[in-house]
Amino acid sequence: MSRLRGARAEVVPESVRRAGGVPEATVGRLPLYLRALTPLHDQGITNVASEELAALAGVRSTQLRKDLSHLGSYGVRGVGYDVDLLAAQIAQELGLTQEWPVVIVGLGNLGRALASYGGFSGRGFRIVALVDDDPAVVGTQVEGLTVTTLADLADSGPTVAIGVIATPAPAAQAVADQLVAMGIRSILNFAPGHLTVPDEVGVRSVDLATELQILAFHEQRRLLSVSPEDPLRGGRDREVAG
Amino acid sequence: MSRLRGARAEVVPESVRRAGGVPEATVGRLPLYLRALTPLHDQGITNVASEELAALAGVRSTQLRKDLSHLGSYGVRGVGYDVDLLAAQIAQELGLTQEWPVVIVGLGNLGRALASYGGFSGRGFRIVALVDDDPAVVGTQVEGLTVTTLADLADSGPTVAIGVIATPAPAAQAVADQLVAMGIRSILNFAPGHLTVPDEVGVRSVDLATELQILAFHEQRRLLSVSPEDPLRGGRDREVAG
DNA sequence: TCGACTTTGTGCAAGCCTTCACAAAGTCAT
DNA sequence: ATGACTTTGTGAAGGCTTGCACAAAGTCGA
Ligand SMILES: NC(=O)c1ccc[n+]([C@@H]2O[C@H](COP(=O)([O-])OP(=O)(O)OC[C@H]3O[C@@H](n4cnc5c(N)ncnc54)[C@H](O)[C@@H]3O)[C@@H](O)[C@H]2O)c1
Ligand SMILES: NC(=O)c1ccc[n+]([C@@H]2O[C@H](COP(=O)([O-])OP(=O)(O)OC[C@H]3O[C@@H](n4cnc5c(N)ncnc54)[C@H](O)[C@@H]3O)[C@@H](O)[C@H]2O)c1
Repeated sequence: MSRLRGARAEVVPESVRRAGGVPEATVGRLPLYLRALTPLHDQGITNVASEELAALAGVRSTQLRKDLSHLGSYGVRGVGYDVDLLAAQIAQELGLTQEWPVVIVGLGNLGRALASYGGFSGRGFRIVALVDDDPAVVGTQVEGLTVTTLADLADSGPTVAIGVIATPAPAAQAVADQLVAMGIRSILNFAPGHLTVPDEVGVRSVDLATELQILAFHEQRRLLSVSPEDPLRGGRDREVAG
Repeated sequence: MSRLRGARAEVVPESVRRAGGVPEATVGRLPLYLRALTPLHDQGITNVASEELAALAGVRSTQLRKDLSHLGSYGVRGVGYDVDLLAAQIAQELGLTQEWPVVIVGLGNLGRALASYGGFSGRGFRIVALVDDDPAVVGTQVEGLTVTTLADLADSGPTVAIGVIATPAPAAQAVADQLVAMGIRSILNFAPGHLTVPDEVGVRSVDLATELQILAFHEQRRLLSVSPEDPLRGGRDREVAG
């Protein structure tokens, strides 16, 4: 019902430049909706209203509807959305109709946790290779996979679409360069620091310290406006007003 | 599940936006600048221009200058920014002049990796407590700390400012409720799913699957070879951000 | 001291994103 | 079949964020 967006000679000047007509902000929320739909499906619930789904996803219902409107009209007025249909539509939009092969580079504390994490399969991803450069680790078995080197992966390993970097920060850029060189164009980086990659490569970085520091900023703001003298006071002896 | 609640929960409550005159978008980038400044300091570099620092942080120089202008004028025209002074100013803005005590709840694969992660100290945070509810884990020593229960922490543990949730998803909401009940108002959640908390509590969620799915979206777009009239919005080396 | 050069800080404009308000389109009881 | 009710889909408004252009303010060499 709104697929003609690009054809309409209306005012819509540059907004058509969005990938597939879906705003980036919306793309970032589609996974949340999909995540909220799964338990509904598992409970056998077949229909859900935007108000309820929005609450489950942690957004406002108007935003949910606006987001979904970019995918097309899959809701029924007066009723809501078919859970399975909507999940399928979002999955298709996100490209989850296939399983994306993933490689984890760096099998230290974090890399091993990621490797043993069950949240990949069933969500559109499968770990097909594990890489490290420590001779003591290469060749060992982890979660049913034999750890290899990046060179081996490039040379004789399985095709990989997404690379996850879990090496120390100083090695991250070099690893990214090698992943790009072997054709990988999507990278999820857990090492702190900015990765420089060609334009056509997508990078998302998750930095624990960054997240904590953002929390700290708000925590400080909150505390400064209440008890400027003793910031860390107010543990167990204070009831949080609400 | 207590998904019916008076208080709404936002990742960053709308009411907190632009706290202290600093836009939320800027707050999210300050940690990146701080992260980029650290290696400069370690190399003994005392001065840096916005152009250079922006490149290290992965943003545009105009954006960097605009962001810093919200903190005040700490640069010198024609010269640049004093590395140490700027780092100190950002650290102060983020509330990192003190060490924030952190508790990790859930000592499975991820929780243990986090506990053994050295990136906390020196960045403004210190792990002061480890919590699990598995009797086989409670009482054991991990990284020099004795694992306790949430009840023990609330009852006789150290004061904690920030809670990190690394439990399975089904337990996350209950854990969050208990953390909030004991006065914690900043939560970093690694379990997939939305947490409902009172308005005055700050929550940031990191979901591996969400990150991968956003990457998958762009990967698919790339492979579908771009819509006819949409010549790949390339441009700069941007992180696929949301 | 002066002039050329460099780089910061910022008003302004444009673009995105979110929220509002409401017509459209369906269900349901009678 | 009808009217009351529910809920979606969307134009428009408002707010936030980004990027541009340029004045301001400093350094440096002569
Ligand atoms: N541990 C955590 O909880 C945690 C949390 C957030 C971020 N991080 C970040 O994730 C990264 C990994 O953390 P960690 O605690 O697992 O570190 P770690 O030192 O335990 O493991 C790093 C692994 O990477 C391997 N490695 C090093 N250079 C490599 C290279 N060039 N190619 C392939 N493998 C290489 C090492 O052999 C090692 O096995 C770090 O950048 C860290 O800052 C870790
Ligand atoms: N492992 C990963 O790499 C990874 C990556 C991303 C996200 N996650 C998420 O992080 C969470 C933890 O993952 P994991 O692999 O470490 O799981 P895990 O099962 O290995 O560990 C979970 C731990 O939490 C403890 N726990 C359960 N309920 C608890 C409660 N009510 N109070 C205190 N402790 C409790 C369990 O005893 C266990 O030790 C999950 O939600 C997972 O989806 C994990």
